[in-house]
Amino acid sequence: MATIQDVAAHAGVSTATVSRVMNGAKVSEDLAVLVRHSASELKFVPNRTARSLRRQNSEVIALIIPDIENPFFTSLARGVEDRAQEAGFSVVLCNTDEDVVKEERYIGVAIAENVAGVILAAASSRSDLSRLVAQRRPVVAVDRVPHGYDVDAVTFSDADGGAEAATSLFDRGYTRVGCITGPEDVETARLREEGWRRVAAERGLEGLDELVRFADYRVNGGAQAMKELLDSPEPPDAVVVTNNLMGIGAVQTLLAAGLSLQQFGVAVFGDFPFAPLAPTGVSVVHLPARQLGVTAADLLLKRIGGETGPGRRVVLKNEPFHRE
Amino acid sequence: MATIQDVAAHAGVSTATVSRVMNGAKVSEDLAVLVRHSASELKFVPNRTARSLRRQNSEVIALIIPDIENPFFTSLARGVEDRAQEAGFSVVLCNTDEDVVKEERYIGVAIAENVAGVILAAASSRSDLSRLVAQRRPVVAVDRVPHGYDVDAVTFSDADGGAEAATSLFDRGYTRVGCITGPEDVETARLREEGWRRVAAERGLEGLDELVRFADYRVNGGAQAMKELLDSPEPPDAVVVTNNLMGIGAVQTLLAAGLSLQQFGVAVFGDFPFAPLAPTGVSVVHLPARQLGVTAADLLLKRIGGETGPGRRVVLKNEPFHRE
DNA sequence: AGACTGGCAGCAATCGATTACACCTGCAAT
DNA sequence: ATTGCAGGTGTAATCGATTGCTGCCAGTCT
Repeated sequence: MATIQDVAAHAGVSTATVSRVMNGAKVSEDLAVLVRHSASELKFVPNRTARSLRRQNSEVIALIIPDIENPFFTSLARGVEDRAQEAGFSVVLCNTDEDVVKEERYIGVAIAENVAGVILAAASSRSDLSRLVAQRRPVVAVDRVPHGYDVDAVTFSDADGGAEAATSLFDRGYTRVGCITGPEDVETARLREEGWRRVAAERGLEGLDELVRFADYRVNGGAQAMKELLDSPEPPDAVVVTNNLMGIGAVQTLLAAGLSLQQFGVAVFGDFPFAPLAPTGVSVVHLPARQLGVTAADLLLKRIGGETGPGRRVVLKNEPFHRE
Repeated sequence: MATIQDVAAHAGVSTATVSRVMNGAKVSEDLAVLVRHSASELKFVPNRTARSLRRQNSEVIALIIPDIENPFFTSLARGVEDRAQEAGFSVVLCNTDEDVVKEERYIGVAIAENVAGVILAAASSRSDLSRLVAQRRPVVAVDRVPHGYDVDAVTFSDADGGAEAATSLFDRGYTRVGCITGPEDVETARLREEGWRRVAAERGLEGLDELVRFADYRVNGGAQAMKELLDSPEPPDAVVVTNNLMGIGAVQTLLAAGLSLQQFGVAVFGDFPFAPLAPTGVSVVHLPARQLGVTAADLLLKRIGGETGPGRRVVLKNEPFHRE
């Protein structure tokens, strides 16, 4: 592999000059031409490791997400990637599997690799950002925001979404609306449930705790929770499900139990993946995941560009609608 | 950020000793204890950039895939990641968007970043691996293998799969079986179509070219191709679709046209994502994507470990079945 | 003519960890 | 007592690119 030394020797100049040519600093045009010629002659590719060591940064953004198999997060990733790409950054995707330990490890890797910044969809509201913050490394929290840190964040209006989802079900005539939500220590799960709870209470529903199930944001968890609700003494006649995968599980259970989506109402957060094949008759709180990624990348790039100041929080509105 | 110098000073030893402790070389136990204590005291994390520069390698594997929003590739990624994780490697995911230019760029990044190895699902059979090969950097091709390079490869038995898919449709009683396949320069697309073509010819079908459509391996492409086939002078009564996303598009078009999956037979490569909601009555050639990833990672890790020799080719069998 | 300025190029330090080599100590063999 | 050896530690070179500082030269000003 050709190094900057080789190029310098080949062109008969110093390494400093080569470096300046490669980085657009002031160099007389004739030398620049000479250097560029030598560089392409030798197929010179600057070694990023060396550059990163010297400059104490890199052109890589780490994107840490809890579940790479959830289309919500892959859309998010696309958004981040597209924006980062435009700005000349590469994106490293890390999958934590909703596991705080893996997350911790990936944060360590990000630091040790000197990434330019981190976009994190936290595995838990107690995720530990202290090392990143202590390093003053740009961080943007997305979707879920760990407590106690002053970092930029982009989220949805989760509580409102939960309320709207519940409202849409009541308005469609269901009277006993339950809720299947995610792990108790995940912020989106808590907030969305809170929204549902508020509306359910307003509508005079009692014994709300009997109507809630906490699951794991995955298909099987949703299916299981739905089973439990159906088998409970006073089962609901409709349910708010706080993420897409659990929604699939819940619908699966319902259909398997011989219920139609008219008999039993379902409102779900996040689009069903591959909508063309999705069942009809489900209320969907549309979450613009890609937009979330784009926004987060914008924020992060600004910070990387040197912007300072306290953490900003952007809340994206989610739009509920009823799919026919 | 604490460096090895800080730790050395704090422990009253040389940096060499600290390095040796961190890397398990020979150091007396008492000094080792001292060093470990200082290291944790100062929260020392070895800088991977510096290590990588010095050692001329890193603990990162690059996984380059054409479409991060295709569940097939995210499963693959999971397989790679799980295995890499076990071996202490991190996985960097790069999305080429089926674009040879983006792919080229990511290969450049991989080289410049000194990754330990690359797993590549090529955007095209003409993808350029020469830089990787010239560097003697470990490479494993998955799913799709660019022509003309002697590298390890893991693929499916695509032609056989195509034949089996076609056979299953004929055996179910359909007589005019068409094919919707991917871009002409993608190997899997060509081979699967070839398998279909062989069987279709055996069954006495003529004018096969009228029954084939080349699309882009995406949902809309599949839908469009299906429309074209339905509108053709002599439309087929069944179709082999060579990837999962196009399968969704095709089914969508069929249902929209008022056809049932009994009237019009469909066989598809790769599982419908989120099977619980998938339509029934489709023949599926099951592709063990995760297994593909695990196998590729194994091969790559062996190469990284120093194994030499000519490229090996592993062909995973795919199992067709009919979903009821 | 002499002083000064600005533009450009090169030298060498630097980033942080690894490691070849030198060196030291203590102990055993001669 | 001297030599040899082994195990452990330190010194300093090294990886490749970036960049602060210095120096040179030509052109301008007085």
